Amino acid sequence: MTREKIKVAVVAGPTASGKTALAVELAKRHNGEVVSADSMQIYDEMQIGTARPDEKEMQGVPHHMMGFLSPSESFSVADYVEQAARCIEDIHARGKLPIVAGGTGLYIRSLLRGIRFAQMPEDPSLRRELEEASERDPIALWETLRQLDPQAAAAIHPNNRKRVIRAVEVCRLTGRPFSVQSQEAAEGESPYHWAMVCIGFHDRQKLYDRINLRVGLMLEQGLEEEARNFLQNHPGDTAVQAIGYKELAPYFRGDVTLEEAAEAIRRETRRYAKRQLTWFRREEAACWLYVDEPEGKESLLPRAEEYFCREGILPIEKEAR
RNA sequence: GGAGGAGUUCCCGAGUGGCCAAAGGGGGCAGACUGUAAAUCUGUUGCGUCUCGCUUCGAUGGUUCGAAUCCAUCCUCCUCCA
Repeated sequence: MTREKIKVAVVAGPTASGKTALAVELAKRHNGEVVSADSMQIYDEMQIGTARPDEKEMQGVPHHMMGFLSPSESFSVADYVEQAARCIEDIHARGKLPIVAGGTGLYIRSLLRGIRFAQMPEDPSLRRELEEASERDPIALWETLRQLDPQAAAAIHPNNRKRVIRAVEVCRLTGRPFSVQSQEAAEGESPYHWAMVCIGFHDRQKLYDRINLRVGLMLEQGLEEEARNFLQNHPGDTAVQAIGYKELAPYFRGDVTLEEAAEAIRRETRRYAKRQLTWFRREEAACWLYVDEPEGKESLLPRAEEYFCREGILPIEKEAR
């Protein structure tokens, strides 16, 4: 029963911080495979806009949880945790090191903490009904939640319609309070022995500069065409909320210039990075590696290795250096 | 050259004598986050020794107990007539 936990190295950080490169380097040197933790890179038709690494960037290192799903398919954290866990087990079984790398905080946390998402029956008609109710009177729906689950209502702002809907939905579907189930789901112990490295910047502007640069690169690589096709094929799908695509839509409609759309992409990406930073700052167990420290970018890999060794994720044999 | 109109806090933009450090939006910053999360939502945004004081609404001067709001001059921009 006290089987040894699977060791997992985690590389987190905001978008455009260099997670992919670091994860690949780690994988190459320590016999690892990468398990992506990115909610948008899972979709196959979105390569440029999600900065999904190509063959060259992957340098022969196997990557999982990437580009395997059609944007019209439904997907959620629950699916992610389930599938990513399988990947990790499989990698481990083959004697290799699983390296979780990505920027979707919710996915990483859920996976690492071993949150057990209960099987939830789908009920689209209930969902639609709740959405309509919320549309009509958001506060009233929140009051409904307060009746069903006061604790959940206290934790969810009435204006946060998405979450109110979800909480009410769960209460209705299961007949039990949402908050209780959430608690239960998180009670388990982590199934992994993991350590997280998080890429950061002392000077936020440095990150922003990289983001601005990267958006320009994406446009050069053909983001416009990719987005045009994508938006055409998947007008109503979830993935259209991805940054880089939704900002291009008004340009295709002729409402804004390309430059205006590009600026919107840059801005939204910066904002997203900021939210990621907020998320990861809360991750107390993380070891922050600052790219813009005197030691510089070059030392990212050795510093990460040192940390993972210290945490027992990597063997300590790397004395010779 | 002549006739009108406009200049407001990072930006746009309301405000036309006191209730105005100034609506609203944008942007910035900070935060939350357990089933669409690159989403969604919240707070904050002149300065300070911060339940009070100081500086701000193109500039200067004036009227008034009191001005972003009224008057004068100047500067800048826009529209129209020549």
